[in-house]
Amino acid sequence: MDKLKTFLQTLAQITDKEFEDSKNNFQKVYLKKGELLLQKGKVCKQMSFVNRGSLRTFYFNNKAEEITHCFRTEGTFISSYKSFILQEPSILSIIALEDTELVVIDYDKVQKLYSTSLAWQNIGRLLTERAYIEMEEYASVLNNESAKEKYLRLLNEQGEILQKANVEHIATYLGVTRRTLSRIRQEISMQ
Amino acid sequence: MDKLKTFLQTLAQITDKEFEDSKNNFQKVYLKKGELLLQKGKVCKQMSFVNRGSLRTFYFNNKAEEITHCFRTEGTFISSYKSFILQEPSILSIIALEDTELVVIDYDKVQKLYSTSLAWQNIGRLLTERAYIEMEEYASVLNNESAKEKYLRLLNEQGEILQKANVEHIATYLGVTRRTLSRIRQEISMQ
DNA sequence: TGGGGCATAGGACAAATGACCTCAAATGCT
DNA sequence: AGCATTTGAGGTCATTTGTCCTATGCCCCA
Repeated sequence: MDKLKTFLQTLAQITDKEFEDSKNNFQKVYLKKGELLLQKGKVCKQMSFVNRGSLRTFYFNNKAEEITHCFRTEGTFISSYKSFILQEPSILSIIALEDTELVVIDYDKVQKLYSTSLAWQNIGRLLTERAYIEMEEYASVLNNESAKEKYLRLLNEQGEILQKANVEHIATYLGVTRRTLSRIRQEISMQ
Repeated sequence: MDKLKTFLQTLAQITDKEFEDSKNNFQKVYLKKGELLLQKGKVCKQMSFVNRGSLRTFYFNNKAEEITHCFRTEGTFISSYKSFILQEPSILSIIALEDTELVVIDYDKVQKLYSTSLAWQNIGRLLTERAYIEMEEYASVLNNESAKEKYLRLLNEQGEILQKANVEHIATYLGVTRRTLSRIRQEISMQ
């Protein structure tokens, strides 16, 4: 739980005591590579902090193609955010890219913390704000950058993902085809 | 203020009294067509509810091209969210597409409401959650849909904007060039 | 009312990307 | 180890989109 505590204390003013008092709301979950944390169609009832490992969220677009929505690594929160927020069936599935250790809290317990603690309400808002900013940046990248620029950005910002995810995952995350990604990689290797 | 009250009460549990008590934190602002609500480089110190009219946010990408980031119409909140959240200089500028009437609250007053009222803290989180979901959908559209599909979606979801914004605004919002937008419109008119 | 300035439509060609495919290498499974 | 299956690289051609440019219409104002 230490990583989580450090993460939260960097994010907001939460005392050791406040954290210890709410600690029993969290539980550890272990996933093997390829295991699903959430299956599409189910309501996302959990918010998870990645202690170790990495995950990928994906969905199927209206052409029934599997699209990678995001990658998550150590020290970040993951959930099917929209489903979690609205408590409606999830479009996204979440899968472990490797053996992964999570610290998980249930929706009901989050709501309980929100309603009883200003500190946790604050954390909830700050986490949402962060998620928003990240998504805004992602949209801006999708809107402005060429396939090559997007690839180089991913390499730079989440380079370790390139070792863990396959070409299909990366291509759909960047919004290009495998063929285009292959061309980009060739171009880069020739420089 | 009535529209704002209705909007907030649809969003969260806030009593008439709670609203009345915090009403003096809001002020009305009027913009003429073409006037800036926020200029890039300045910290966004306000969150605004659009009572009447419409606005456009834009930024300059790394090729110094002006890119439309979003359109806002009556009954929604607008701000340079990232700048507002982090209280750092804004990348975005906000401009009125037509004569516009806003109900505005300052950052400091928002923070005061957050720290003293669970109801407002709740509203803050819910608004952020909504903004997140909208941004996630925008990213998904940018990643998955063809130029034509994106145009038809805009037409369907914010059709009134097509009358108020010019071709350049719409094209950069959709992430295509004017030429492509022109082709799309031709295609549609021929069907 | 006539001309400057601006916005939009669209022609022509170039560049980027997608669709479809094959082959070789890597991986997993028994 | 040996076989089946998956994965990634890249060839080829089609399609989409971008770049650059011109023509036309519209608006505003002197």
